[in-house]
Amino acid sequence: MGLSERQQRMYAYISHFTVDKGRPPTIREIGAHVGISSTSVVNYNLNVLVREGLIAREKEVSRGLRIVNHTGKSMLPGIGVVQIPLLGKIAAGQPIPVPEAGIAPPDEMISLTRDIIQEQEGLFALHVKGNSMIDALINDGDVVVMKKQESANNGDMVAVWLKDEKETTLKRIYREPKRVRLQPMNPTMKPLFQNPENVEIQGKVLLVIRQLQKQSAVKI
Amino acid sequence: MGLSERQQRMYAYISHFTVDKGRPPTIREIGAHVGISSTSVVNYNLNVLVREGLIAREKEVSRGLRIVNHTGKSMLPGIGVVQIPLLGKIAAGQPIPVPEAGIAPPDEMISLTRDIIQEQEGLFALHVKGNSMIDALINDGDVVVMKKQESANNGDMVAVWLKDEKETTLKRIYREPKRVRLQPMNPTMKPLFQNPENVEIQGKVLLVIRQLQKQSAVKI
DNA sequence: TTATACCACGAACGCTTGTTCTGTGTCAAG
DNA sequence: CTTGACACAGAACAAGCGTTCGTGGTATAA
Repeated sequence: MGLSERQQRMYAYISHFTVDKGRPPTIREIGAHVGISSTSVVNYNLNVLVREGLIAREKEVSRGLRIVNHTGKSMLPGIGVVQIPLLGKIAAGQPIPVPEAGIAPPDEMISLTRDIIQEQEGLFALHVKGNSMIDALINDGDVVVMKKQESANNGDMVAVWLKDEKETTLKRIYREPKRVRLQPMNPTMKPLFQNPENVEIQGKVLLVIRQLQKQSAVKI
Repeated sequence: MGLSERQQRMYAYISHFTVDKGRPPTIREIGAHVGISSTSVVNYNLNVLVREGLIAREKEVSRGLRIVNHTGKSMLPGIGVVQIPLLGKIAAGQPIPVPEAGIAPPDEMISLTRDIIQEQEGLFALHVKGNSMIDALINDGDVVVMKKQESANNGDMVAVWLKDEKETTLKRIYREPKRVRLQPMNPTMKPLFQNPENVEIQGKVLLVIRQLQKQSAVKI
């Protein structure tokens, strides 16, 4: 079942208006733009758009419209974007910079969509420096997005500070009797066993991003 | 001039609400959340936020709020969001699904910000299936974003189909006299040399995304 | 013809929501 | 002490806004 030309214009207008103004339009605003004098007609066609799965409506709420895709997820660019502070670098030989709860103004923010990162609180991002985390399948230049926390679930990928070794490492963590097993991401590599007193969890790794577009050179 | 704790909570609430619901909150919704019974007090504090340059208001418009940055530009509706079709899986033993220029309706779209991906044309995304690309530092479950192309620059990370081996692999590619060098991402691994006739470039890898949030289990 | 969707118009109702006005209490400057 | 800026509460008004109801025109099928 297709859309009428009028319904298509309504949909386009809702999209543009929402992105442009930062809020959805009202029924009367839609009507004025597509040339409908009656609010009930707009209402009628909006319900058609809902039936087609293009928008969602909230009842009895002003501007209670939103653009959705067929899975019901909010789709409009900009709605599901999270800003994460890029705090600095992470390297094997030094503690990672953790976010000061307060007002440390980050040099840089990185925007990520909700498609990629679900959580929002306590997130920060770090550039990986050096090749020391190859065993975690993490390379020089990668960006890791972490959540600050001092504990973790078994199997979580965490950044730990090994006190004796004075070293940061990224591993999956498993609590075992009297010891902690630090399992490299690379399944071909052997786990590392540590005394629980020696490991200090810095945060949980939620996301690894690798961009491969910094080369120039010749066509082959 | 700083913000009061109440004003900070108002600002945070407006941000979260707008992102979450796709529309800004009303004055009364703000008041209810931060514990202000009077709409005039909310109005008063909103004007403070305007004076501080954190939000912009439109007069006599319902939900006429928006988060702005200090340049006055709307900040939440990030302009730079790219939608990329998630076409399927990539595995060692089979050719990768390439996007039909036409109408192949993608099951799923993935939204990425311009912070992460700069290009826009000819992009598609694939789920990595299996552990065969560990040597490219790519794991089971990762998502790779590729650009469809048949040629590549030296040093590009490409997906190649090895005809004789009937195998897909992700490597950095270098043209050398009479042969092609396929260099694993992992610097500890040896390169692979191939006859140019045997390699068929499927596309260039621009981005690798790894999400690590699919485990449950016990607190340690 | 009648029936039945489908699409449209106008009007009215009532809750929603931004705005404004009056009043109160606090605190530092004069 | 007085003054004025600041922060807040409560109430009332008017416009904004979603909803509903009655009506009518135009197709297509029975």
